[in-house]
Amino acid sequence: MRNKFNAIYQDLADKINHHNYPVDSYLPSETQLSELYGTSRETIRKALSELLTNGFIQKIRGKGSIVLNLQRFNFPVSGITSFKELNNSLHMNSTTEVLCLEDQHVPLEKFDYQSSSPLLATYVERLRKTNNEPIVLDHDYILKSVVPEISHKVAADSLYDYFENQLGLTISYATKKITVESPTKEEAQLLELNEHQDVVIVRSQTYLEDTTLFQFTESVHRPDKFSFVDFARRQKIN
Amino acid sequence: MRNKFNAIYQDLADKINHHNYPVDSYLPSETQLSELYGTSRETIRKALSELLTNGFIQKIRGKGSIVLNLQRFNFPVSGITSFKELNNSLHMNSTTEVLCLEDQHVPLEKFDYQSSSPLLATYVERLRKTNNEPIVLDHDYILKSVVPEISHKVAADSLYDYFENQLGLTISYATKKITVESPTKEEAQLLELNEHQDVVIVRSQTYLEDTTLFQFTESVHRPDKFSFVDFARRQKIN
DNA sequence: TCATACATCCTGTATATACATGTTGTCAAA
DNA sequence: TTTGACAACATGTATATACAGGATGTATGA
Repeated sequence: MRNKFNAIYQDLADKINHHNYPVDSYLPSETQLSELYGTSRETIRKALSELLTNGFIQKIRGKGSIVLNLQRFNFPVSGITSFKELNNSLHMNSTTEVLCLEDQHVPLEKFDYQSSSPLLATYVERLRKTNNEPIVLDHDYILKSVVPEISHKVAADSLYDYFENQLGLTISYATKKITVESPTKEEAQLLELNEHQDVVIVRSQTYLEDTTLFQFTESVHRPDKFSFVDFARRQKIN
Repeated sequence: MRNKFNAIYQDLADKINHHNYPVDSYLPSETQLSELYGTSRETIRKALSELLTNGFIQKIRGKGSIVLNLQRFNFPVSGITSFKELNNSLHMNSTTEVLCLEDQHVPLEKFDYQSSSPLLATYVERLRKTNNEPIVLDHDYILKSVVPEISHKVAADSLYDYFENQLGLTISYATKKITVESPTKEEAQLLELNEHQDVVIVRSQTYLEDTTLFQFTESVHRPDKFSFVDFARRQKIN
């Protein structure tokens, strides 16, 4: 928000989402936009470049930037987004139940992670429901070396809000891996699954701005409630 | 490849993959790189910006660009990449078996796609195996309005190679949706699954450079062979 | 009538410059 | 020994300019 081109990106993205710029229509040209926002064409181009990579528009040389019809209304495993943010932004009726909050070592083998020494972490187990149906069971391991203490209140509310707005940590990127596996008995029971029904597991490692690893997460999804929407651009392999 | 910054991106990406620039080390500074490649700093910055969004590096203000340890060795549902390209790049022992090749209308309801008129397409059904194990069953619908004819030879080899190198089409972007569902009897049999075992279904729509929709694909994955690896950067929701 | 040529839009690429701001090490003063 | 000021160097942001090249409509000429 502090940058010009970021502000312009947000403004354009909002206007596209609110259909001020309708699907299949062209945005104003880069020079027109630069006059509209009172800035240079390069700044506009940085904003448009963001819109391009995020699937809002397609640029066509010699013609202009056309608004795409992206239906991104599902659970975005793609980005790094907290459950609370999603809940607010989609106006869903969701709850979070904290099942466990204690110190544990990170089960490194589950995450295919190599480490010479054991990693001490705060373990948080949370069950997420929308409309009283269990959707996701989250196992979070937050490294004590970065965040020494987590209260029950914070775990019940939003970890990300606590990290970013209270502690001033800047979450930067994450690697994720999605697989389909058999649930444990506890998981099957909590998610109210039939026997022999598989679950979708999303395991992720989250890093800060300075490349410090600080969180491991294992999200266990009900298979019938799991949906993952992605936007991808063509990239050749050599 | 034709662009300077793209060539520089490729060169740096290759050097990172071959550990010429080791993980956790810093790349040369932007000014050093601009001298190395005999270009301006802005051009270098475009290349580095690509590396950043693709998870090769993390830029740290005041310090430099650090090489990340990305393990991207799994099936990238993330990008748009053909099975043959993957097979070649990972040196896997894979085969493709064409089960069906005929004209059909696209089953629009499966793809949640609205259209006033039915879409005529070439339907290709292919079974992909690696090491003689069935991995994926692909149902492709290629619109006749864009590609009138597809030979059996092309279907057995590589559709993407045919589209891009023979027909001169430029594939640009795609939307994908991943869900877990029950297989049809035919799918269960072809993928050699036990009964009551779910499959992972990736449904995608692929578009050309000029935003023309030209392909629907439904990939049915064996759940135990399915793995999806992703890299994501933090982006706040408003 | 039809095709060619041109002007005029558009985006794509490349370079140069300036200043802002974060990181680090040095060196002198307290 | 510690602190603080500062220089050197890193990336981040913003602007300006130039030319290349695709898309499109118009005017000219055969």
